[in-house]
Amino acid sequence: MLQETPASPTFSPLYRQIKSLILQGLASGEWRPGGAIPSENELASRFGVSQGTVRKAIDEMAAENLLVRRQGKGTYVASHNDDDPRLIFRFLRLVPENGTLEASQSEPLECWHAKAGQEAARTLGIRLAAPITIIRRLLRFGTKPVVIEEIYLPGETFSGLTLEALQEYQGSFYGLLETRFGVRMIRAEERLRAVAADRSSALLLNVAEGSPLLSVERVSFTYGDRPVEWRRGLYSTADHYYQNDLS
Amino acid sequence: MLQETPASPTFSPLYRQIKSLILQGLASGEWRPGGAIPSENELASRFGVSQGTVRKAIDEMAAENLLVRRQGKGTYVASHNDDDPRLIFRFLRLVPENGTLEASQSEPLECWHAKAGQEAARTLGIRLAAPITIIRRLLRFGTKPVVIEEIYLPGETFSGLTLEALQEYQGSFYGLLETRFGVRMIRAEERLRAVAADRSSALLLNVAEGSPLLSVERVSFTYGDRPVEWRRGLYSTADHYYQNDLS
DNA sequence: GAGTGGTCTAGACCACTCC
DNA sequence: GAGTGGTCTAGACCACTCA
Repeated sequence: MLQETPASPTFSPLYRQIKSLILQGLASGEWRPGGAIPSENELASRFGVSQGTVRKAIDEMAAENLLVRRQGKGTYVASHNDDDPRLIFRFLRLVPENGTLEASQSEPLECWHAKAGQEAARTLGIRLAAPITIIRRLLRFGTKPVVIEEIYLPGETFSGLTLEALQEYQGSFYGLLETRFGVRMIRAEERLRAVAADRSSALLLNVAEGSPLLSVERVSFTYGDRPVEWRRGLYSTADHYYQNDLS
Repeated sequence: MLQETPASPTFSPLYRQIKSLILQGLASGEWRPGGAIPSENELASRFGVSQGTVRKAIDEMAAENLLVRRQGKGTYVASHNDDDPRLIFRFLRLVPENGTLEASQSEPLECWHAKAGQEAARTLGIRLAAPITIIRRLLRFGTKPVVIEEIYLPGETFSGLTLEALQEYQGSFYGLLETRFGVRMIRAEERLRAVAADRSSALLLNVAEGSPLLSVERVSFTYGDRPVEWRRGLYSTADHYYQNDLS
């Protein structure tokens, strides 16, 4: 069942094979975000390996924020609906200059459906003119508008998403995608540039036209490195900054 | 020798105590960047624990990029003079728009000595008016000037640093600080903002005055979370972008 | 062949959670 | 008390490096 020949070109150690089996369970939806996976002992006997081997597989997945261990309780599938304060700012790196740690509020402006252009199709790995859903929204810290962004989603994966659903959902955007569509974002790549504010963005962000804004372009991936979100944002960095830790 | 009482307020597991002992060896300079530390077996018998416990300590430190394991050879202190391609871009996240992966070249412009003002003193954790060294330099990708930055260093830690030394050294700036002063940067915090180019920066970067630039402010830390570098840079993001991975 | 890190196992005991 | 993850040990064998 499990491959056992070392030195073969596709060889990987047992615990990595276990890891990829667990990953399959996550990707297939067998275990849902926020739910528990079987105990280490059960997985060990199910896969016919020792508990230590399962443990090493889970160790790596916990380090990658795919699983969360809770001593005495079990191991859980990580979720954007958890309110672990360390993980909430993982995907929003904007911090107020005067550290009053106000929570950010999302204000969805529009949500419409369209056909993928070249750039969207290439980025999301879908075919040209495939259906996509586009969302425009504004983020505020307190009352100040700070971020304006457009979010592009593949329509087939997220069909039926409406402005009302966005406005009603209590919790983060990624939390909504998880509970409503069973798609969990596990990783993202961002590209940052400095750009000049165009007229409409300047109006929304309450800054002068032409003033410098931080452009943040993001591609997010779900299990199996499948791209499922493309996002372009403009951040006003007069009273906030983008924080990044290099390590 | 090693503390053994669980449930005591300062309790930490054995492998963490081993980890902090190894950390002491790194911080004290007992084992230098690029050099090998003792083998797992030797550390185990030296500290009176099993090899597995040492292994777990080293595992964590390797994950934090403090140590590098080399199968069959030994475990080495990570160094900025290694030319591991994965680690070179760890502290310079700027990527050319058209992925031609040109190496960046540093051109030191000035290096002078001064007294710490309020902000520098607070950031670097030194007293007001303590000696500091300030470096101005320009980074080019190919022939294009892309980054202009000022680097503030505590003078007592890095005394005797000159413009000539900067110009002569083959290798990265952090590599120089390591070999010349034995100080290794292990972590940094960056704050990004969009700003308008002032006259002198615009000239150096060959952009129009007032055009948007990416402002990157960095504080770097050595062992024990001691801040030892403060850096302010302006990045031209017309042909390059700042890449960040969220995970 | 000796020495190093890498994998895998089996078993013991501890700490935490929940019933 | 039963079940879970967390720590620690001891030993076996493998893969890699270097002399």
